[in-house]
Amino acid sequence: MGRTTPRSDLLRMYDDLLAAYGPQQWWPADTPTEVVIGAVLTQNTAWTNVEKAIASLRKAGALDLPHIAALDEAELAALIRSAGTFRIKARRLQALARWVVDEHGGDLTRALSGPTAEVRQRLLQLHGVGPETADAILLYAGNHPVFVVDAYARRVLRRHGLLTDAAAYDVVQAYFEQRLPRDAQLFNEYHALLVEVGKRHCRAVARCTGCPLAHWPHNEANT
DNA sequence: TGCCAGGCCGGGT
DNA sequence: ACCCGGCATGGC
Repeated sequence: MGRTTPRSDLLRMYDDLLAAYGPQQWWPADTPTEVVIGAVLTQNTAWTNVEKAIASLRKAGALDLPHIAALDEAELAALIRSAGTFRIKARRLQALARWVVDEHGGDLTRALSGPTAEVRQRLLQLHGVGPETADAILLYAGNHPVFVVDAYARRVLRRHGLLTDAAAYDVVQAYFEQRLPRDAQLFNEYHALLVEVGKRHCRAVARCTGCPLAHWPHNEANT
């Protein structure tokens, strides 16, 4: 009686990260269109390479979905070359762009509107859109409250023993979503903070000195 | 200089 | 239902 509910481990971890790094204001893109393009381009790719590709698209005046849908596939591939796996990504970008253009008149906001589960299912049907890409689009372009699971989220949780071995995407996502309030802004910041701490401290060569999670239980075996 | 990065697909067991 | 090779540039 009268006692407050203790914050979950995940919320306390969030507090630690936020205190250390402050609000991240993610996704690093100016518009929803750039979010969806970046979400595809960053698949298994360093963001620095994605930035170059987006700059290339902008310079060519092709940084919008109708242009991408209409471009010759080889031309598009050339524009996004610096993102790596560019032939594959050209095809994937066009699948996404043509969905928005053909089924929603080029209106991305409209394409992403509706019940979260339904939009997610539709995104997952598109060639080149898997769970992480779909969720990044839903959260960062559509403001849907879904938790984005990426390599960093996995690494951080595994390293601190909150997650045992390699769990499936949906399992990790459920882990977050069942322990956090369903709040798009929180999911947004949390994912960004996990990327930040992951980049700084949980890469292949772990640098734990100065890590804001240093006082959390540590699993040396898992990096 | 090799290894790796904010995955996903397609084919094989 | 998993497992694996392929995709490819730029940075460390």
